[in-house]
Amino acid sequence: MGRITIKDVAKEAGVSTATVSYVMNEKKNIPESTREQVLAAAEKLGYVSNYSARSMRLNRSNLIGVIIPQTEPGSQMVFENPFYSEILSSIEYCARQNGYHVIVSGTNADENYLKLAQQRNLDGIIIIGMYKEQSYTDLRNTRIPIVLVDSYMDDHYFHAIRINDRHAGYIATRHLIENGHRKIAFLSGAIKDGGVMKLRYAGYCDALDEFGIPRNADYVLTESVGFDSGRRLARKMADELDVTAAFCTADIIAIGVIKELNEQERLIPANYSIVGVDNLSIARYSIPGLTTVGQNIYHKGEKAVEMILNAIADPAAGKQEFILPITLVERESVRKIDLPA
Amino acid sequence: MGRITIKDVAKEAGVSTATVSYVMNEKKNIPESTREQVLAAAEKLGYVSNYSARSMRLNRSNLIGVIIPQTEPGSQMVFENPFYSEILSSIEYCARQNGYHVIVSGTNADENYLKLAQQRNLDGIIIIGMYKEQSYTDLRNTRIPIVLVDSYMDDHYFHAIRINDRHAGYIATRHLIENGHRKIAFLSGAIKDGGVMKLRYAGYCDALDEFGIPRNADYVLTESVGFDSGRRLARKMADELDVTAAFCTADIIAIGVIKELNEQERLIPANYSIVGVDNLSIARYSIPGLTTVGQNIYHKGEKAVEMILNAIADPAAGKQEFILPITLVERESVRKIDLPA
DNA sequence: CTGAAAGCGCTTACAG
DNA sequence: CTGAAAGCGCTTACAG
Repeated sequence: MGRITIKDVAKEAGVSTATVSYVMNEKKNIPESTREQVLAAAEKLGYVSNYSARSMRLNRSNLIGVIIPQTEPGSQMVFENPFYSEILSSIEYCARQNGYHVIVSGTNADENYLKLAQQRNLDGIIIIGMYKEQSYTDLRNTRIPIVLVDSYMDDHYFHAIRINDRHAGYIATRHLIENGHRKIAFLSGAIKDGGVMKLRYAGYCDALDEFGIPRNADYVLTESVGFDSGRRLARKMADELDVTAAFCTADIIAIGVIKELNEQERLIPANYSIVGVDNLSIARYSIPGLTTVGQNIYHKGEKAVEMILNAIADPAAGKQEFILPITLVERESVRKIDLPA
Repeated sequence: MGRITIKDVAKEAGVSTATVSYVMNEKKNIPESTREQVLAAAEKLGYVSNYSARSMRLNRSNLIGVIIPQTEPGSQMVFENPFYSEILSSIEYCARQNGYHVIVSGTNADENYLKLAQQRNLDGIIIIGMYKEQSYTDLRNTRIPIVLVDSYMDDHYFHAIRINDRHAGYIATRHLIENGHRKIAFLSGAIKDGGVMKLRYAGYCDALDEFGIPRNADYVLTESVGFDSGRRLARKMADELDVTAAFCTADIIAIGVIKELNEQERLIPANYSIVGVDNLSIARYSIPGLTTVGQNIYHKGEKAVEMILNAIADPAAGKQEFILPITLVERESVRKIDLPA
């Protein structure tokens, strides 16, 4: 049988391939009668356009690349943090609604990805998370529009969408303080310059300062972002620290913390109050339900797609930046305690 | 600047484009000296091959489509069950290791997908879950190799990978029985002909029968597969049934059940023992840890890729089928109770 | 309004 | 061993 091409349709409709192409792309003023003939022929033959050919001709692939950090290189753990699958789901859906398809990749945004981007002639790239500096400069050189999600790469070339991470740290910590807590641990992934965690830490400090609570360096514990890190962090907190609450900078950490404390028969929120960030589904599944600083992940993905589409449509337009609103989602992991006299 | 093509490399190396192509594809006996010249030129210019052109010429895209069921049409809830993100992660990784890229789609496997498959000239498709009959016949007509994951579509054309679902139901239920339970609820997604749930139900019956425990139709409660379904199922079970244990046919249901029971202050495993199926990450996160029938999801994705690659390499070869081993993963959600006298 | 033709970047059968 | 050339399926400037 072989593929049905524009040529077959042209023959069937008794017109030239040019006319078929015009009809398919709704170009020019093709009279209704011709139009209908072509459409009927296409329908009859089951014609579907070949994107490879189209892509080659137009130098545009209708393909968006999405990069998700690979926790452990060479491992399958791409989606250990459910945040990634939630946002990917939303990106895929919104892209499809706009006639784009999505190529996901768990690669680091390294030389390899550069290759993929060029091989596939990607129209745009959405990068989730932070990578090494070098990756960005390489990618920038491709001139492909790029939207950064949750990154503080400070380069005018990249469009960016994120939350106000400092504020997230602030409202989480303030919530704990308002519930009477004074000794609050900060459990986090690594605090890196220009990283999200550093800002959440700044917000944590803001809240402490505002209420005149002295900072205590011992209360700041860092690891990577993950469930098992959360468990280790909790162990350390329980063993070494004299705190009544913990602000965890990611829900997945908080979930690990809750699990570990539970195994040590320390109750949440009776013994420790916990607040997370992200409002993942697991925050709702958790027992007790996890109080967390919520962002609308669906909206985040949607907005990322909108931005990349804008950038593709008008590459010369300026940098787009969007700060997603956040709100505290109260569940059951925080207890009100008596204020110390 | 524009794209660097094979032409540019040819000029730089002082050879024809044919020679460049031969070198790139490791064809023919190109003498080492020529080979090095070409490679040096390609390196110098930063040449990357254009897959659109390649694809058109070879009628092969190096693209694998992955279809994941969309829970609610038109919604973002593609990945509500973390099973999907876990297997996708593994598929993407293995495909990439073999020089393929992955286009994910949350579409139903419908006419729309047919279009995508043809537009993109997909080399193979991996379909996860069950869809309406019609979808399969359409897709089969494309002659694109297809691997079905967790489907009992009984058609010689499709390759298939799954677990022994009946056995899964059996070992989960037997585990409960061996721990002294006699009144065991069956909490599940819809039981459909040819569906996974029907077989898990058969396995549940097998275990009951083997131990001479009468079946009780009232103990069989069905809903869809999801967290909130799990909650509703648990409510119904607690209100209407006199059971000591529940076999949940998916971890995500079990997690909902545990959450709901906990809110009703019924303890797991003190009041109810629970077993799930899948061994998702959340089974480990859960409090108490969820005892479940585990499958190696990473391995499942890896095998699916291996099968699709075989099928692409040799489309004439026969149907491949693979049954993934399963094991009971014991955690803390099952209590041993005294056998009734 | 419509068609012939060039060209996007590749690969490969063929000729030398 | 190497190159000229055809052709994969499209789109579009150009001519009529």
